[in-house]
Amino acid sequence: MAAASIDNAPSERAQHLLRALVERYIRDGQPVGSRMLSRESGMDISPATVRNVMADLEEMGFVSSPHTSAGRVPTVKGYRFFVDTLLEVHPPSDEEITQLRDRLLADDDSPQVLLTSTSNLLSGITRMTGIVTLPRHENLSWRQIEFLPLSENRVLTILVLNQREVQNRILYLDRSYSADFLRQTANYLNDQFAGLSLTEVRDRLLNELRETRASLNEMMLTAINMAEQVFTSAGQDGYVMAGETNLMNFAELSEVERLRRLFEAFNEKRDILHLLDQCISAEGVQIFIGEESGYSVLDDLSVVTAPYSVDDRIVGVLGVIGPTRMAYDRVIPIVDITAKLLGAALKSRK
Amino acid sequence: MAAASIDNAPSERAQHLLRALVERYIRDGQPVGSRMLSRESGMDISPATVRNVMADLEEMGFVSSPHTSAGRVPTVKGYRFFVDTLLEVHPPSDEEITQLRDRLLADDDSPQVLLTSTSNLLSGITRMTGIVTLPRHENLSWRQIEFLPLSENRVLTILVLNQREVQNRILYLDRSYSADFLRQTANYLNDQFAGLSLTEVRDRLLNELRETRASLNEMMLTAINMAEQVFTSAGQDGYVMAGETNLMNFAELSEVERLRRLFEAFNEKRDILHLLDQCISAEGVQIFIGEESGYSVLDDLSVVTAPYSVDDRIVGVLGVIGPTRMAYDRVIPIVDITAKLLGAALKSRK
DNA sequence: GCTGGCACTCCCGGCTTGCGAGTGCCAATT
DNA sequence: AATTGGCACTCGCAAGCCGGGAGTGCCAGC
Repeated sequence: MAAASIDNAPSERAQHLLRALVERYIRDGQPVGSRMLSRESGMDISPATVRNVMADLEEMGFVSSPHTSAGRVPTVKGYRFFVDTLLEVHPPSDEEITQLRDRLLADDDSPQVLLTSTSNLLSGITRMTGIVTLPRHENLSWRQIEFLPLSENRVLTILVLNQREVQNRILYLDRSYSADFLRQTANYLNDQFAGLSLTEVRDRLLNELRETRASLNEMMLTAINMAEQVFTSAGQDGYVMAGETNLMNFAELSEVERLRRLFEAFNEKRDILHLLDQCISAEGVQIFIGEESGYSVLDDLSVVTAPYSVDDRIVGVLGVIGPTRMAYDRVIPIVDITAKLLGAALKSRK
Repeated sequence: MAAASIDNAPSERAQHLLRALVERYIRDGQPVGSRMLSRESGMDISPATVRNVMADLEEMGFVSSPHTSAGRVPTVKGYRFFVDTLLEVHPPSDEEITQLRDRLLADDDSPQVLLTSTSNLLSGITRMTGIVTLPRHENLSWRQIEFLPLSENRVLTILVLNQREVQNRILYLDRSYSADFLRQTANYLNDQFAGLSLTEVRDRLLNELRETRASLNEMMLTAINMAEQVFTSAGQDGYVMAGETNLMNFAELSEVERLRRLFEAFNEKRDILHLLDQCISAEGVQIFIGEESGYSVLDDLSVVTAPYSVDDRIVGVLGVIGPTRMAYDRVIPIVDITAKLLGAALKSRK
């Protein structure tokens, strides 16, 4: 056997060829043959030699041929090696950057709209699918609560958190309370809790409940309840997606059945969220190539993600989903920059 | 020419055969031949005779053959005739009705959630795509406004309408106001406007602005602004859809390109909304078959809609989108009942 | 007016064929 | 020992061909 196949790392030359192969394959999606590589690699090398090298690379698991006499195609391992060590990223064009800046730092948007814009931008620039998880707010603090009596035994409760988060919900009580009583309760709660973090509020409320079995039980319980909802719901109802239909243009997704399963996964959200959750701890851009994600609907698809932070605190993840043969050199920096800009944008309107 | 082809209405017998043909075609999607019809129509009639009748029906434009020696397939005109005069609807099963009842009249849901549930139910029961427009609220009345000072010159405004509609938004003011001043302003506005309809509020505010150029201009303007947003936004951000992926199971949508255009239209919302708007004036169930809709993305698809009302006032439209060859006899009553139940559910939690 | 018979048309699946692309191996060259 | 050209071979793919089946339109007879 040749030396190259004994080492587990491919030779210099093999790496160069692998890189040329992956780039070529990303460009036009066709298996790459030896002649093409010999011509385009830039190295003065004959097709036959290329074939020998390819045999080595195949043995090492970096490439494979769809059938006996087709060219070679990168395997997941091949892509992984490419992305990890061969890739040189290609910074976004000026227009792309200004486009991102202009849209994300325009300050008249609510956070919700901002996430949608971000998702749209990601999908628009990459022509793939953009995804942005809703930011989780960890240390929300109680600002103000308000009870508005509705007809009968129903009370509209409005809870304002931090600076701008507003939650509202209707309570169905077992009896009706006077407007005065409601106002007093609200005042009491606000006096007690304004400025405290929700975890503190929760603890105090529970304590208080245990000691003084006051008549405001029901409303206090609701307050706890709503607070908890804020904690969890923001993390749960998931993400904003855009440009799903872009994926329909790619040949690797031409079978309707695959598409259907994929779109169902998008609607389901659970699997995708779980995948994104894994990225929230990562430092920078993270990439799942093909089956690496562990979810079969994402076979032949890659996910490029980056966490985004507000005040050095990671609060969410965004990214792009596209075919495995995507232009990683373009996509990676775009995802990276977008994450930073989104963080900045969120901070500026916190 | 035979008599049947001179009248523009098909003969009794032709109608019976047409009905059998459409039902059969809806069942299994294959062009229906004369032998099959002769056997299954229940009329004692030979295939040859059926062929003669089919020739008449084809001449009249109710059926057509995909090619010389295939069976016949209903045309849009054929479906239309079937739906208008031949169809006998098939009331939903008891389980379906109870399912709808249980899910829609369970009273712990917010209106938003209710619409989503409805959409899910429609898609789940019909195995097609469910769609529900957001209800428009015409005569919302002012209940209460609240200004919460944030950092710097920003104020969080919360506007409560009717009984449960809560809008919130952040204002960027040119200078900072004291908490007291904000409270006074809110009180003033609430005293003036509580219980009034938004149109009245708007008129009064504009009047007042013209006469007394008070310092609360900015905030009053905002109040108007928000009120207007409620008017329009609710009608604009469209609809809730569910089960889009169900459409991917139908043979008539096996081409990815068609699917892509369809899903883009779903995301775009504009065309679909425009179509639904036409149904809001109709009394009961309305059906668009294939090209009747006028939107080419909906070719080969039918839309079955019904308006839903609260207090005898139509506030929205819901429906089902599926292949032209759908089981109209089942779908129509389901859409009908769902619209009524949704109306009732909305009323009960108004 | 209905019916059986019959020739005809067309789709569809399976099979074959030829071509092109690309490989693997080998022997010759450097 | 690495590189190279040559060559036989493999495979996928598109085109062409064929036969069967389903269904039609027409016609003549009842």
